[in-house]
Amino acid sequence: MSLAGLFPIDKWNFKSQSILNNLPEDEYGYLCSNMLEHRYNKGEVIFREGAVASGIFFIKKGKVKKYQVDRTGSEQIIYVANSGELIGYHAILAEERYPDSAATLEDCTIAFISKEDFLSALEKSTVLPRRLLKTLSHEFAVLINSISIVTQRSVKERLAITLIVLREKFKEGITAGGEIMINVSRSDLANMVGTGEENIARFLTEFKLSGIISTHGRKICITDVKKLIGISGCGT
Amino acid sequence: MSLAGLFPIDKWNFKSQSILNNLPEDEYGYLCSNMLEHRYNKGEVIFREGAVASGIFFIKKGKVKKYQVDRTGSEQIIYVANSGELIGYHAILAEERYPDSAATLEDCTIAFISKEDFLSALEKSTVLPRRLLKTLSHEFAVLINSISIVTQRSVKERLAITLIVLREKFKEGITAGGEIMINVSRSDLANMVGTGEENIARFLTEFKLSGIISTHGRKICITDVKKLIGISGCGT
DNA sequence: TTTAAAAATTGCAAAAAATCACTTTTTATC
DNA sequence: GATAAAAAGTGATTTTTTGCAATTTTTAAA
Repeated sequence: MSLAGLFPIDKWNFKSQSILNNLPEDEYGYLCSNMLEHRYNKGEVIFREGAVASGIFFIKKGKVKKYQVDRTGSEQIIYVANSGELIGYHAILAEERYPDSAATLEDCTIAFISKEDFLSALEKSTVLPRRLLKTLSHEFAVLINSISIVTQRSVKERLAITLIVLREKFKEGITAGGEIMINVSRSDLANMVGTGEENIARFLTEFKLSGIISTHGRKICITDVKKLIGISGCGT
Repeated sequence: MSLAGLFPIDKWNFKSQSILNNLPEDEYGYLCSNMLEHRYNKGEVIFREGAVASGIFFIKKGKVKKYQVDRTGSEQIIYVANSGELIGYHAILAEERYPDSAATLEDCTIAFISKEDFLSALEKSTVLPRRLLKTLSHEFAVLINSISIVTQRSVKERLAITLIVLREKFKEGITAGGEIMINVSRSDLANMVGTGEENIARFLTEFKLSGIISTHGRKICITDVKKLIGISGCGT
């Protein structure tokens, strides 16, 4: 079941932004030779909001949540980055500290590129600046969309949207016809939607009774995407 | 009364981003010679969300709101751009349609630069790409902050934050010691905070009774910034 | 200055969301 | 498989926010 034509895909960062993909051979090689690969366990923090930015991270395997922590200690998850994506570069380019924190949602393999190597690659490259400008501008549009959603839509609608987006993130690597399982904790889900765990549980129960989703332990499977799009209020 | 040290200024686009300021002489000249200046009355739409992006706009005089319109027709104002700022370039760089609409908040003078001229300047320039990357990355951090605020803070806190930010936007051109008057309609204010006009009126009355603001017709003057920072919950 | 239209304010009722306390289910470990 | 700990789910209550209707104030035009 494809979302094309049913849901405004462009407004969401569904697909990994391929900043490093198909770079000229030598530029890609230069970056690769300066990468420091590291394995992270589920739940490990990659960098923290407010820390001096030491470099950027390339997610080779796994999913990463980007979030901010508020006064009360609760998280607001802004984005879920998938394998193939680059994170942490905003801080380097803005010459500021990391604006958000990043932590793994599952076991990950992540490569580190130091600030110096990244900036040096940027300077040498013929395509990297233009590609970063494009990606950043697209991310800007996605964030604007998120702000509108969060102010103008109910918790139920936001949960529906979040599930639709997450389904795409968890699609990767599934064989055709296989069930897509969304595997995030209720707490993370609540922090993506911007509400409490209790509300999430309540609405998930409602969705389950309406035959829109099924749960298998903690995992969620969307069985009726069209109905969920209807609830989301984003249908096109 | 300065906010430095009292309020996390870095997280908000307080100052006009000076993308075009202090460009190398020839590059600035090239852009200027290709600018088409136009006067807009208060309330005029500059471009609409979803329109094919024809170029970028340089605000020479006045303030501009950037917003999205939802299903019900209500606006969500994402950002208030001040004179000196450039708008509309995200769409060009992302190679997409305008992600939001722009309309003037007061009488404005705005110069248009066509897509072709902007991209051509970008290609020729030595500093423009790097400067745009910096600005975009900073804007990204600001938007992330906005999302956290909007999900984790009450309407009252958000109104307080909005007033503090607007005060800085309206500071420009005020002689030292002069009163800073925030001059936006209750409707626009509601659309910035993400609530209804009625709530705005209610909390403004409360602020007035607490001696935090005074109103002069439609205009708002903040008389006790420190108290307002306290209410905002953003105090540092 | 007068006056009509638009904008802002206020009170009240309804709806949505958050919070707390408690139960049940799931997960991870032995 | 048993078991303890963690996570998820449920119900009741309170708080926040919304939405409507009516009134007052402000603005802009004659």
